[in-house]
Order: sequence, then structure tokens, then C-alpha cells
Amino acid sequence: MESAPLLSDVEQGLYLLKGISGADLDEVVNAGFPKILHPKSVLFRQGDLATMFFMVNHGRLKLSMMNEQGREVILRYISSGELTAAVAVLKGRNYPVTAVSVGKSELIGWDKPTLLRLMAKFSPIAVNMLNVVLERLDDLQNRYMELSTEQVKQRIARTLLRLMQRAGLKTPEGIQISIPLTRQDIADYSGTTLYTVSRTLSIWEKKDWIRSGRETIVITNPHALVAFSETG
Amino acid sequence: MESAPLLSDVEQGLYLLKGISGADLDEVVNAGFPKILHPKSVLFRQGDLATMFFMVNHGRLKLSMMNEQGREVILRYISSGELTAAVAVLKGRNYPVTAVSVGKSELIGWDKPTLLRLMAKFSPIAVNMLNVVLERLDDLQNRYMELSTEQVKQRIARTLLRLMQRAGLKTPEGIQISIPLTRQDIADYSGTTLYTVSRTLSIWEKKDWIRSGRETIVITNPHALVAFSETG
DNA sequence: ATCCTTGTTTGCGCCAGCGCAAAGACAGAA
DNA sequence: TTCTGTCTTTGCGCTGGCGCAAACAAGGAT
Repeated sequence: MESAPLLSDVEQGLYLLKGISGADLDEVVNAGFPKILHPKSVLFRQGDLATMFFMVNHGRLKLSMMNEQGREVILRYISSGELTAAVAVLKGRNYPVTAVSVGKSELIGWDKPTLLRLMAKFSPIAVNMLNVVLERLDDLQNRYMELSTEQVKQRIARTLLRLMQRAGLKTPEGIQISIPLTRQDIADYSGTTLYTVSRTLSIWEKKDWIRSGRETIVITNPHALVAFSETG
Repeated sequence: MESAPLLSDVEQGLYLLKGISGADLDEVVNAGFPKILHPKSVLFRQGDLATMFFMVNHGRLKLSMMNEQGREVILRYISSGELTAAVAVLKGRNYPVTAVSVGKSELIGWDKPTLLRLMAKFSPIAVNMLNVVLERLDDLQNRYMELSTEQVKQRIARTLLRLMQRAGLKTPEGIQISIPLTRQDIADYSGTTLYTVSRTLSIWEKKDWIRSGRETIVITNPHALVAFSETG
């Protein structure tokens, strides 16, 4: 196990830690266990008893579910400052999703007794946790509606735009999605198949809306993609 | 405006009011505004500023969203003791969904200042609100996965089973869903079309799994339906 | 009793999206 | 450099589900 990250390494504006600073922030961070995850390693699995919850300090986690037949559905990618499984730990439930590190990730984990102690001492933590849950419910309601009513191509467009907003990097060519994504990943996020994703991206590439390579997407014409995502 | 419901009329075991009893329960209920809704009348619309939140005392509300093209998606039916829009009010946001009374409903509504006052005075309220949100997120994640990975018939089966669990009444013939539902409603809940719902129900009726009429569904063979919903 | 509105069923044709299969492209390992 | 495993593309055929249209059914209102 590596040493706890330096305080200066802990990202500011974190969701969990919003409203906590100075010595308090120090205390909260030091009460947790630092954890390093290598690419593609599993942090926890859907169905396991939730004993620890985590905040991403650096890197990125993929949160997904599997159905009975083993088909994967990506619910979300989370990055610096975001939380996962806090509620499951608090309630003593099982993890509702599987969390996998995308690249190399650096996390801080807390167990339940620590969480309870910190929540009692630092009131912003409970509030911040509630906000996380609310924001996710809201997001999921919208995606549920999209999945229910929109065509596949439209949903793929929305997926790219969502990922662009959450993980976009400006480049001379356009905005690059900084998460390595296979066609299968995009399909699992959009509720379709890798073949349809591939065909769709090919079309958009010919239209110069995007530029794509192996696990790489650069959005060269966001405006066109937005228009398409809204009108089909 | 009619008078506040008698305390004896307020259902016990309510989600919002769990852990509150006696004079306290009285105080909370009396701080709200009673409201009677006639069948199919709109309580609030998606996009309106959320000024009041509600608890269903008797009856049932349909919570739905519309996409840009006007296609409706049913997110949930809620009944006695369940809450809606508490968070939107608390956060001063817009209602994220539209709420319509199914039959005649009796509600209690509270505004934001009252909510804040009650939350400060009665700590179970905040906890109960959090639990409502969590339960819905959990439910929605599962349905999102189903929508993403399962076939239409399977999803229709799951919809019937969900409604059966939440609104089932035992009858000599089987378990009847006590909500009047059109084929369109079932379609909006399952993410399909009224035609496909009609065809599917016809098939199941021939197999004697269900018995259906105008806005009526009786599940005569729940076991078969469960098996089908899990295996396709 | 009759009309009228709202809901239901089903035939029919269509097509968006699926998924196999096979070939090609890329990147890291050795 | 070559090999190997992973990822991507695209032709092809198929089908689940869509949606129009038209007939039928069930209440409620007058």
C-alpha cells in the first residue's frame, strides 16, 4: 500500500469534500485509505457486500451493471472528486454496480464506521452525498427517457456529447474524449451493439463531424452532433 | 378547498412520516395543505417551478416525462404514503416530471418554508426523504438495464409484474392490477408501442397467463409470467 | 335506445438495427 | 522485425418491432 496522497494532490472542488477545508479536509482525507488501481482492475463487483466506499482522486472508474445473460450496461464514468457506493456502505447493502478502473486510478476509500464518524463531525458530507444521489437520479431519468424514445443513432450522439462534456480535451482538431473507449464501450453506454456504433461512427466520420481511431474519438463538429442529437 | 383529512384517515406506515407519531404526526399533517384531485387532472407539469411537494394520502399519481417530440415515458405510479417532488422543492428547481392523478386522489402538500421548518424539527423527515430517492435510483438503474438489454415482450412482462406488486388485488381469477391502464400506458411504461402491447397481451391471454379487458389486467398465472420475464 | 368518444385488435408491409463472418488495422510483446 | 491479441470495419441476410388503416368493442352521455 502506498502512502496517503499529499494534501496538495487532493483535487479541489470535490463533490464529497465541498465545504470542507484546511485542517478539516486534512482530517477527512487522512481518515481514509489510499488505493491505487491499475488499468482494467476491478475495485468491486455488483452483488458484493459493500464495505468501503470511494472517492476518485485521480483517474477514472467505469460503473456498470450486468443482466442475467451477461450483457453489460454502462451507467456512468466517474472521475476526480466523484463518489461511488457511499450509500451502499451506509445502508450495509451490496454494491449495485461493478466498478473498474479505466486507466491507472488513485482513490481514497473509507469504511462504514469512519463514514459515520465523519458525517457526524462534518455536516457538509451528508449534504454532498445527497446531492450526488440526486444528480445521478436526474441524469438517469433523462437517459431512461432517451433510451425509451430515441433512435439508436441519436442515442450514440448523446453518448458522445455526454462523454465530451465530462471528459473533453481541446485539441487543434476538435474536442477529444480523454477516455479510451472501444466501440463496445460506446455500445454498452448507448444501449446498442458494437456493429451499429461502428457503422454510425463511419458515417459521421465521412461527414467530418468526428475523427476516430482505435479507442479514440475526436469531435470535430460538436454543433452538428448536438443538432442531430436533438432532432434525429 | 376541503378540510384537512382526519388524522385517522392518514395512512400509517407512510414513507415520509415513518418514525413520527402522535402529536408530532398531527403537527406535520396539519402544516400541509390538503388537496383533492379529480381523475386525469394535472397536479404539476414537468418544467414548472417546484413550489410545493406532495404526499399521496389516498389514490394514485402517474409520474411521467415527455421528450421533445412529445412521446411520453412513464417513470412511476405512486400511491398512498409516497412522496413526490420533495427534492425539487427543497432545491428550488423545476419539477422534473409531470404528475397526473389516475383516479380521484387525496393529497397533502407542503411548501418550501414549511418543509424546512419541519425538517429542522423532525429529523426522520430528512432521512425518509433520502430513502425515497435511493429506492427510486435503485429501481431506475434496474429498469434502465432492462430497457437496454431485454426484448420488448420481456419488458412488458416485467412491467405487469411490477404493477402487480405495487397495485395487485387478489381476486378469484388471479391478481388484478388495480390501476386502470390503457395499452398506451403499458407501452409508455415498457418503452414500446400500444400495438405491440396489444399483440403481446393477446398471446398471453390465449396461453391463459392473463385475462384482460378495457383498462383492466388480471394476472392468472404469475408464475409463468415471472419465468418468461427472466428467460425471455 | 342511440350516438359518440375512447380504447382495443389485427392484417399488412416495411425498415432500423442486429449479429455472423471475414478481412483489415493497430499496438504492444518478444 | 515479426507475431499475437485486440479492436475495427463492412457486406449480407434476417427479423423484431413499428405504425398505418380499418374494423370492432365498451361505456357514458343525452
